[in-house]
Amino acid sequence: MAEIKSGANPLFLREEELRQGLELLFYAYRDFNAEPDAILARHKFGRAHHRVIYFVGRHPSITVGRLLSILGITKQSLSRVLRQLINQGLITQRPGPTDRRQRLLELTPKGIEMERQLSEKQRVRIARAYREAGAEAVEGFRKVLLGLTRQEMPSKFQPPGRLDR
Amino acid sequence: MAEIKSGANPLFLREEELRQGLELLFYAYRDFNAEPDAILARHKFGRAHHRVIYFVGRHPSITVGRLLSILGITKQSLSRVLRQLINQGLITQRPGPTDRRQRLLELTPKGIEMERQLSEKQRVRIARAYREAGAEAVEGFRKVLLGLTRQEMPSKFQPPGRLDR
DNA sequence: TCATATATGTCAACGCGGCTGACATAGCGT
DNA sequence: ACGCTATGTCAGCCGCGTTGACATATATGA
Repeated sequence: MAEIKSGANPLFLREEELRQGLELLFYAYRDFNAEPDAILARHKFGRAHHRVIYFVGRHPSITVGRLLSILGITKQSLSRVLRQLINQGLITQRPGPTDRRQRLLELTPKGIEMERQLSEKQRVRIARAYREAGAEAVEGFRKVLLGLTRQEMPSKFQPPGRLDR
Repeated sequence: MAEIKSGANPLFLREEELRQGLELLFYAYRDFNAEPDAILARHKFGRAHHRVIYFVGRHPSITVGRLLSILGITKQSLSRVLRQLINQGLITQRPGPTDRRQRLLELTPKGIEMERQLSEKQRVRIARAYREAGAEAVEGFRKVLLGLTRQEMPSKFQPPGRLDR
């Protein structure tokens, strides 16, 4: 009888293992965003703003269309938060040099500062987790996450353009 | 000059590494929920329903209060989705045997079937990622996620917020 | 040059799922 | 009998997704 738990039923163990992964991801993601959320709330922003700030900081001069495809939301949704960020002076737009229909997005100094504050919390958290787990574990972490991420969705291979649905 | 990229500036590399982790987590979490989301949508449910179904399945006879504390949301929020799940016949309640104020939650057969459908997608996905990455990588994955998760911040007061997105 | 396609923006309406606050009820324990 | 607890409910607010329709400037190809 003890075998059922101890190994005679590998399917059961496997199931448990998978569920653990599931829950780990759930809790980690949640805790991981708790600190930035608190900062954002003080500025009357939400996670949507955080993501925009992050990716604009990550890819300076990004176009609106490219940002949309990264975020995977509609232009109407983006428009709302983007407008607020621009009004608050965190992001600026300028016409694309070759294609003047484009609006290239940039963080202002104020935006850069905000980005730093927000991601600092997360960087510290990740850094600690990395340090505690060790280099090898980090490699595994990345491998598994990558495996969870990229794959299939045959129709998902859109050329960078035509981002609206 | 090449040193700047190749290692003379370990802070830069570290920063990159951390950002990668950040983004990996973001994309993995998103893609990881895409398939269940599609199923849920067909039943007019959302992620909140998924989480309730999942945790009731995971902890049969769970009390409402315990579920609330796991989910980290208010009773009013839970109430809405729980009511729907009960009305749709996926979850049943019964009074606690010793404390009759409690409502113990259970998945119905229909609820179990739904749980299976939903988590199957994610289990398959995790299983594939695990298999491709190897046992050692899985160990690292878990270690790092755990490090990201349980870790208190000085003020211990984290505003409960949205779990998704 | 003119027609069409693209990049972006905007208005309006809706849905989900968080939140707070107030109040209700049943049952537990002293 | 009383207060505390477990749970439920009503009402309203907000962030941030969605769809659909339409507007404008610019690019581009026939």
